[in-house]
Amino acid sequence: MDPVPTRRGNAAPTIRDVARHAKVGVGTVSRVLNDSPLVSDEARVRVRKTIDELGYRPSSTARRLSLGRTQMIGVVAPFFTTRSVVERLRGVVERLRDRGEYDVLLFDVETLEQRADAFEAFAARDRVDGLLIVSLRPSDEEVARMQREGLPVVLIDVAHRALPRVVIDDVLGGEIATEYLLAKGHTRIGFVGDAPTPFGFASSELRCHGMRAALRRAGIRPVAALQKRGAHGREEAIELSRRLLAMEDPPTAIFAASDVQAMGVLQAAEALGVRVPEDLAVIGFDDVEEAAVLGLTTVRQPLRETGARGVELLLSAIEGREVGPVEELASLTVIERRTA
Amino acid sequence: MDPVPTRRGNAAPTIRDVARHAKVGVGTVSRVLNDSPLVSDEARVRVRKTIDELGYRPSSTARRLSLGRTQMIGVVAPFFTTRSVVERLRGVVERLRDRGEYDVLLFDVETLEQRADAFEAFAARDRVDGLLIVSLRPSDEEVARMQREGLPVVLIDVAHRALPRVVIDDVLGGEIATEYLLAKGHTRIGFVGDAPTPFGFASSELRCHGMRAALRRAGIRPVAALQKRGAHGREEAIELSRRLLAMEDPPTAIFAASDVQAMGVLQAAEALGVRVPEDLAVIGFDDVEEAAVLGLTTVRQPLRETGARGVELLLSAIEGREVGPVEELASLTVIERRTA
DNA sequence: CTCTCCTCTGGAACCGGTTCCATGTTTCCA
DNA sequence: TGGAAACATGGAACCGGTTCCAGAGGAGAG
Repeated sequence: MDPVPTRRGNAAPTIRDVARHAKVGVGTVSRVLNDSPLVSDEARVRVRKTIDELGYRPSSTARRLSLGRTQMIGVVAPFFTTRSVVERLRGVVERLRDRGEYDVLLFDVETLEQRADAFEAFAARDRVDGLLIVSLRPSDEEVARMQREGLPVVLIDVAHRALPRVVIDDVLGGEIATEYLLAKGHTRIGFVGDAPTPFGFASSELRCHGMRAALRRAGIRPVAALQKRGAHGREEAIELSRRLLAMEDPPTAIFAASDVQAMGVLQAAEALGVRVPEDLAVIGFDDVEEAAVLGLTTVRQPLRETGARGVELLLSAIEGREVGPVEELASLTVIERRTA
Repeated sequence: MDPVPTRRGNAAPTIRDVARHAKVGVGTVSRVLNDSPLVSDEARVRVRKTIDELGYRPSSTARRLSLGRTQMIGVVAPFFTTRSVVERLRGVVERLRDRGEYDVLLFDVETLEQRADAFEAFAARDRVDGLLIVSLRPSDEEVARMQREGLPVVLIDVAHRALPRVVIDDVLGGEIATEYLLAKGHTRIGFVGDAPTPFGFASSELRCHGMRAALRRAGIRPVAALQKRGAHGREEAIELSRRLLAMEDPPTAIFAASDVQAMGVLQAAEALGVRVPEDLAVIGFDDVEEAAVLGLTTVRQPLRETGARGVELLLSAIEGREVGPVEELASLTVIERRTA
């Protein structure tokens, strides 16, 4: 018989197989795997050799169970509803890769039901070491539960007073856009934004609020009829814009709550033969990549950076450094291009 | 003393804690958790109640270790280099959500080094139950290794003879685009595509090959000088287009290997005052969402569907249904808009 | 009344790592 | 030469599930 009993069948080798073949204890193999200095060179070499020979790969699941950490962070977001979310995700992924160590578990949320599922699933204590929530506001109850379970959570593009978050001042953003248009001499300014959704995205409404504030400050009374809201998306924005442009006394400028919607405005203008910027000035929000192609004037928010910053806050929390429910504000600037 | 010893400290309750409190064995608790019929109603109720009282959540890591499955699939892709990848990912995520059960572990690859890391990481037997590789060609060695480790793999938008894959016929795509332009009367047709990269993306070159074939078939000799290649991206495409348009005898039509590059062509044309489509016809490839906004004529490939289909093949492979190294071809059609 | 058969149950063994403890071996100094 | 300190090592116990096996109890058949 073989003095070193071979593994039965062709199951993947385990740390014990390695130990047996290398004639050392499992502890030594584990120490070699983890680069512990407490191993003689001789043993280290023998173990390494055996690992290669057997084609051994440690089981990350077993490691996770033993360590009590998953080395994964969850990202919950409505990925495909908004272009800007993809850009934020990019910041998240890049920063996380720089740090090494953590993998990204993706949870896309497009419906209310999925939303509940996602939070439910992640609340499960040990699936991820931390959670990044983008553009979705968790309920007080959900927050309480995550805190009870000791799950570190950071929000991006959405606020909750009990959680650390990276956001922008949407009201200010609306003001900035409006002031830009006012400075260009416009006084009749339309708005195309999101209708309220059960998700409670609030950005669009806050931006509109900022617009109204800026108008009032300039002595102009906001006109409700000039403010149109619909589902988020280019197609819907086209329709809303058509209605604005078909008015008896149409606006000379439109502030769109997002670049995607601004694209809809541009498309509607083109379809109706309205020249931009001569007959209609258009300003968007976000500065996604296509904005440059289209020459869209827009309010830039640093999407990628907010993703990256969210990761940093989350890793701090995971690694035990205290992170209170701080709010970080990202900066906003108007990028002037050809549409306004 | 308490007849039922309480857990020490405030560690999360385990299945044994539940068993103790409910005065049943761990086996019964496990059976309740997994909806086994082999449990009396009385025991089931008692266990459920205890679970609620203790706020017990099963550890998915422990479950994974015990089951030998991770219930996760890995997706390796160069996410942010190409708009089309995001759209494919969308198909992947949506289909996977329909099926429930599996989570998505994301691996973004933007550099060669990351590429090696990603395959290395995933080759680790137990991290994921299956792997979806998008737009990245694994080497023979990498493929051999994954097969040795028994990891199911499906490719999307890239081919390898040993693996199941969902692709398009890029040569045919090039032919279709070219024939469309030929039918419009163009004979001097330029090309803007990707320079060869160490990743070995081959689509662009194959599409160019299709173009040349179509030209020859129409009795036109392809002109190398009209075929420009550069890094993938809008900016680079602008530069390439500038050079094409600055030629003594510029092309009257340009076929861009992707919509992103077609956008660059449009931008260059606008900058140089070249009218589209009067002076220059432009056709792209992919039909990403922005193509509609820009009115870009393009060759549509069903991006989302290929992602979804890839998931189906992968799940079949994971669940043990034999999936040979089949090749599935997605359909291609020209979407006529305003640029050609 | 006994013998099956079926339902339900408890708990040990297992999945594959990490860690800690007890023990052995060297080294070095008094 | 004795003994402490430092290093190296093997292996049991542990992480928290699942599963299998043996056995208890009850119902039904002969």
